[in-house]
Amino acid sequence: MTWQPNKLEAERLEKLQRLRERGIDPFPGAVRRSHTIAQALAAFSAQEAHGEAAQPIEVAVCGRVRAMRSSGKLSFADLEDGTGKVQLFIRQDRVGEATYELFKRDLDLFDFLQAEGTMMRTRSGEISVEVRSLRLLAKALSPLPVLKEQEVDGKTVTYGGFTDVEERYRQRYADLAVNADVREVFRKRAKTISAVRRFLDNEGFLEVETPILQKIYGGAAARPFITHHNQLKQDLYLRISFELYLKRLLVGMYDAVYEIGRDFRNEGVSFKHNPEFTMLEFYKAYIDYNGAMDLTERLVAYVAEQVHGTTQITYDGNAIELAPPWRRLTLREAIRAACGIDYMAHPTAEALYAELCARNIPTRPNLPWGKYIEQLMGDFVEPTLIQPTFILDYPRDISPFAKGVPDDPLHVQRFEFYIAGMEFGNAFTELNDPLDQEQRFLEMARLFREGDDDEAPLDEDYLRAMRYGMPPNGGVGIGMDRLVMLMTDRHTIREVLLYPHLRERDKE
RNA sequence: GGCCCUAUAGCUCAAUGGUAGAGCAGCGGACUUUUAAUCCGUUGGUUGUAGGUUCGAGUCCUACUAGGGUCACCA
Repeated sequence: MTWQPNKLEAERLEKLQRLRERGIDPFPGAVRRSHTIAQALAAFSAQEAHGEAAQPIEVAVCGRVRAMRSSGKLSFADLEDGTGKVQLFIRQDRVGEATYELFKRDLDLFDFLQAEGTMMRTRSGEISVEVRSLRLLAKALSPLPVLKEQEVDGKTVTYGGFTDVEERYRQRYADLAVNADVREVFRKRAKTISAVRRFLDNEGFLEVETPILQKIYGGAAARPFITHHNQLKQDLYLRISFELYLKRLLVGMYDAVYEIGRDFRNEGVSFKHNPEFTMLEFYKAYIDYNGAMDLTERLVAYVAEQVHGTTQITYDGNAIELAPPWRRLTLREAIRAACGIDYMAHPTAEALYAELCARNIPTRPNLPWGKYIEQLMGDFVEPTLIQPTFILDYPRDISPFAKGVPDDPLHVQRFEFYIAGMEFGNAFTELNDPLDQEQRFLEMARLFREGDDDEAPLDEDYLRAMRYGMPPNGGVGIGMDRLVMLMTDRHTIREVLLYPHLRERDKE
């Protein structure tokens, strides 16, 4: 797959050749940069604001050429770096004929330049660099899509652009180079994750790293990716969760731990699923799921404050208030309110299946009781939960790591929380009774066999850890990608992943 | 995996079954305060791939590939 230059690229290659013939290195090493573009603009504005005598501000700025406008012996260019954009004001009688000719003939849109000169304001008021010398820093051999902008009534209107979703994902570097709003999404992603860290650090949590390659996968129900260690002749799994490794650390006398990292699930891809995704899990000793709810709502509100400066955000046109306290209601109440079914009136899988059939709700036979309840949740309740809501007390048979609700054999102390009609996280008062945990594992194994599903491997070492004594604790898992979606008002996970998973394209 | 939609110039998009076009970008030219600069001229296409129907296919049909949507799957 060698590069076949198209016509536009061939023209740029010719320019490259001409530059070399004139002794100009199109990819020089040394660069002089005295100001970022933002600094240069700020320095000039500050001087104007103080009304100081015109002491010229000398700058050397670097960046990519985003636009070129030429009128005879005077030209303008927009130069952009990672901090902003500034206009270059290029007069032939200032830069000299040779440089001016170079600019007009052999420099292209998207080339990287170094421009030295003095800050000034043009007649039409645009802060600019009056260029004294101009130097090519890197030639762009392939043209990027041209994007033009115009200020209309204070709003920036964009013309042209780069919108093909597939190409944007496959060539994210071009997407980022062209679309400033996409760059902003990933800045907010970084802010979101660092805010999560800061919050948990301040709450006394210890950040840890646990294995991605696991001998036994667990902590969730999902098919894993399998890999192999050659030297050890051992199959290994990419983790589907870090739950069991983190809770072992509570046995080891850390009171509060968290991990932010990648999980891998060998399942379908959708607007909210990618085969690898970023998860946050945190566990704290001596709290139950009520304490976990307090932490969760404060965490999300803190993140919004840090990213947006407010807990009031807009997602998909909905105004959402993230400040605590969030609404809390039980799963049973939520379902009863949404579709009129009280699942406790149908306390077995068979009875609940019959009820769904009687109401013409499409479903499947032979699922565990809790699965039908989960289906009702997904069908009737989830889409309605726009404002942040904790849904509490889940069926025991689909929650093997959660402690039971006292005097209630069918429910466990588990919550999920929903915002904007989407699930964001899952949490429990963690089960710390090793004998009960073993029974749950065996129950799950039986249900998997009945459901003709892959059997979840039994983690004996986890049970051993628990037998040494695990403090009572609450734990929460939050999908970080979805949190970033919420913070950036993006409606597919692919918009918040730099390199989302795509099918391989035909070999060229 | 099922169903629906999409694929045309570097980019964004047009084109009743009847000669594939525009804007931007590019190339040549004019222009010393432009900012979607403007003006004149101009290059650029195996219409995703492979078949089929037809006198004639970008357009209709089939398959494939990729993407999007949706359903299924996914604690």
